[in-house]
Order: sequence, then structure tokens, then C-alpha cells
Amino acid sequence: MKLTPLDGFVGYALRRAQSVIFADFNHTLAGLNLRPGQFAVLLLIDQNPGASQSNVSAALGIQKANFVATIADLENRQLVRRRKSDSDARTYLLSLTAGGRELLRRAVELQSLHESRITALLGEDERLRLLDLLERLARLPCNPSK
Amino acid sequence: MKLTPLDGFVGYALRRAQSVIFADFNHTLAGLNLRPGQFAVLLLIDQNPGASQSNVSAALGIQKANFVATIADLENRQLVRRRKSDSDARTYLLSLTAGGRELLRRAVELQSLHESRITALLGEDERLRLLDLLERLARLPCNPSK
DNA sequence: TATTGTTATACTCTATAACTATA
DNA sequence: TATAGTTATAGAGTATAACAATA
Repeated sequence: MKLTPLDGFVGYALRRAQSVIFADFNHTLAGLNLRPGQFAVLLLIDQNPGASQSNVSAALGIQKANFVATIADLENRQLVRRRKSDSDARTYLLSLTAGGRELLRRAVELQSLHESRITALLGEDERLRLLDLLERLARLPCNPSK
Repeated sequence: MKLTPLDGFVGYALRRAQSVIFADFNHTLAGLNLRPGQFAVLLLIDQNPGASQSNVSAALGIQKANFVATIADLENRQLVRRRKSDSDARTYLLSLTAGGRELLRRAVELQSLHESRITALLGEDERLRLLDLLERLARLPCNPSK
């Protein structure tokens, strides 16, 4: 099957790469029952203790409505704790439990294996270059003039 | 909000970039009512006239079961034609209708505007380098040895 | 036996509107 | 009024199992 000109499009290449990389991530973290999004949530809470649900969901580009089930699951699994804020009764302050920190520690270890596999494939210089290119892509204006 | 070390992971950078690029693609093709997947299907049928549903869905990494609704929609919109094969009564041979070719022509035009926006952001050399890096990523072994 | 296309089903991710309780 | 969190809902995308017709 002829794939041209499809294989010359950045959007298509992104989709293929993302599919493979996410599969490898999920395979690597399979034992922890953590999908990419959940891993990102734990990481952000760990790095920003006391952040609210809105803070975290906005930082990850997740709608707050869709974040409710995610955070409820993590709380049910006793990985995340929610405390009522003293200064604002509307918000919950998020933090990791001891179990959450421990699971995150193991997840980070496995993630670094996953990332190493990418480095083995590209080389570290090229991996960093890829990160730079992807970050620049993400700065594409949202409502382009025409 | 602190995003490190999340922003140093290729998987996360891929997700952010893909989200922005797909949004721009959809915005650019909005008038044609064609999502990225449908565009890819039309392009592949155009480049491989007489291909079967299995051929096209396999080439795009789509399960044949999920391809049924996609192709039915394109057929209902009279963009794609399905003919029974003479040599194998199980398969349908896919081809574009005149309307399908015309819609694809306009879609390709708009897609090239979208791609130009990426080139404007990265420069053509960097865009080609990105394509190369993404293609190499997609060659990551599926079941890595640990 | 294996393959093509199909149906049915389920799960994830995402998007939106509307509600509540607070601010 | 505006915001934080919630509920409900709907649309995509994706995965699997099972089937009829055909090879």
C-alpha cells in the first residue's frame, strides 16, 4: 500500500508516533495500573503540593468536569488526599498519600526505563532536539489567520 | 504550576503537540466536515484504487471492525464507492467517486495550508527533521525486552 | 481452516451545559 | 457576578468476541 503523501504530514507522523510511544508506556507501567494521564496527575500533585483540582486540570489541559472521575479514582485507591481549604471553602487542596508517593516513585523508575528506550532509539541529542521541536509545535497559534 | 519533570518526557510532549496540531487541522478543514482519519482514508483510496477495506484499515492501523462505520459514512456521503470483487466475493474494492476526488482535492489544498503553518513555525529543514525523528519513534519495538 | 466484512459491546478520552456552594 | 467542583450526557476513538459468507 502506498502511503504517500500521508507519510509526509506532521499530523499523521505525530499520530503514529504517539500510538507507539503510549503503547510502550502502558506496557512498561502495566503492573502499576497507571495510565499516562494518571501518572501525569500524580507527578503534578507531587511537584505542586496544595494545588487545587482546577490548578492541576488546567495545567494538564483537562476539563475540570472530566477531572472529577480521575481524581475520585486516585482518591479511592488512596494515592491522593483531598483537604478542604481554610481560606476558600470551594476548593480542595490535593496532596499525595504515603502510598501515592511510593507508587509514584516506582512509576518514575519505570518511566525512565521507557524514556531510556527512546534514547536508545534516537540518541540523547536527538531526543532533546525532538523535545524542542514538539514544544515549538505546541506553540502553534490556536486560531490561525486563515 | 511546576511542570517538571513532565515536560522532559517525549510521551507528554507528543500528546501536547498532537492536541494542538489536530486542533489546527480540524479548524482548517472545518468547512469540509472531514476529520483527520477520514482524510487519511480518502487519500489512501485515491493512491491505491481497488484496495479492499482490510487493505486500507490495516495500512492505517485501524481495526477492520471499527472501519465499517467509517467507510459506511463516506459511502453514504457519496465520496467512496464499493464494488464487489470479481475474483473474491468476500471483498469490496474501494474507489473514490468524482465527488470524493473533488472533496479530496480541496482537502489537500487546505491541508497544505495547515502544513505551511507548521513550516512557518519550524522552518522546512526542521520540519523534515521532525518527520524523520517521529518515523524513527514509530519503529520502537512493540514488546520491549523489559 | 483462514479471511472479509459485519454486528454488538465496552472502555477511554473529550466536549458541553447546567447545577451547588461558595466567593 | 464569577469561580470550584459536580453531574449528566454525548461524541469520537479504540479493543475484543462472535458471526455469515467465502476462500
